[in-house]
Amino acid sequence: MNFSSKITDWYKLNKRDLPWRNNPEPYKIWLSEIILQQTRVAQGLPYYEKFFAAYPNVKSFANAQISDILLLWQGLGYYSRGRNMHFAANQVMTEFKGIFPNNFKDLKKLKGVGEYTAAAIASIACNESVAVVDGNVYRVLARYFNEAIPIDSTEGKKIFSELANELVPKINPGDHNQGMMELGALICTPKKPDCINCPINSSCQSAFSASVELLPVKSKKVKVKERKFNYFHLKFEDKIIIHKRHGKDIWEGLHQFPLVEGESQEIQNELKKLTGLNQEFGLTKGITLKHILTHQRIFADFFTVDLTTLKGLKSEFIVTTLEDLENFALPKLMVNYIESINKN
DNA sequence: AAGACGGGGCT
DNA sequence: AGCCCAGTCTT
Repeated sequence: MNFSSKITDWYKLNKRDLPWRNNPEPYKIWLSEIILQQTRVAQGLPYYEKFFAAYPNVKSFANAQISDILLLWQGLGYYSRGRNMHFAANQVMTEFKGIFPNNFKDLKKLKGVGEYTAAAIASIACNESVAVVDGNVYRVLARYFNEAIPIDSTEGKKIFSELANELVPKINPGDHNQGMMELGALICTPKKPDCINCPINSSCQSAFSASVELLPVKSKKVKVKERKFNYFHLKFEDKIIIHKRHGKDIWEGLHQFPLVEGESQEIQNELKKLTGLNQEFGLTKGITLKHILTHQRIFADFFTVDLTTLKGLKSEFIVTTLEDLENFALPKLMVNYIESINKN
């Protein structure tokens, strides 16, 4: 039996029952694949359910407000995915007359759809014979061929893409691709792979060996930046103040308390300058939260302030209430703070 | 080619 | 603490 048959047969017997796997169509696969980028199935699954219920087709997604999309996306991370999906849905409506693209070449024109996602949609929903190469596939191939070239190098990406495309069959490419990924997720795991139950262990170059956990090889190390945030929980009667983040930084489009970044000695003045409020603030130091991101470690001090007036408040700030915050997309750090004060 | 972009789970 | 996850875009 050839490689692809082993993968596909194993997949049919062992695949997980996931909602986008019955009646695959481009829109559903697109939605699931974007959500699952750099995201485990267990984490992404409830988001897929929420989004598919709210937006059952590309037209409803295109007509949605970006604020509502980000609100649904809250807590999933990499929020540019949600913004790009909104843009892409409108591309489908205008550039493709409302019909979701059904081939690799056109799919790649959509914002947020790269090599991997275009191949996934094309093969799973459109039966096009093109290989997906995600983190799972890198791992399966690196081990199967005992290939130690770094997967995050330009040459490595090329090598693994060529290997993957030599293996993908003309018939049922979607089952083959999903089988490769499912194998990586369930059997050929990063730690302690289950070689004994692997359908391709007889021809795998590193099965059962000490080298298997050393593959695949990555060359780059992530650099972690430390940041200090001073957040101000401003209170006026039952009102609080937030604003929307923008610019090239984390959490673009999400809302937060007024923020002064850095180890400021002049917090009072910084806060006046930031908000336009001109009064003496009675600052009370509240809790400190540490928030870990892939590239950043954020130490956030939260201060509470009782305001005597909102006079002078700059227009970019939104006056709302703690209860009404559920209608704004918030970074997890803000959510963690709200949870912590509600407990006490 | 390198850096930026979240959050969660597992070791 | 470190690594990884159905990656893509920007610089």
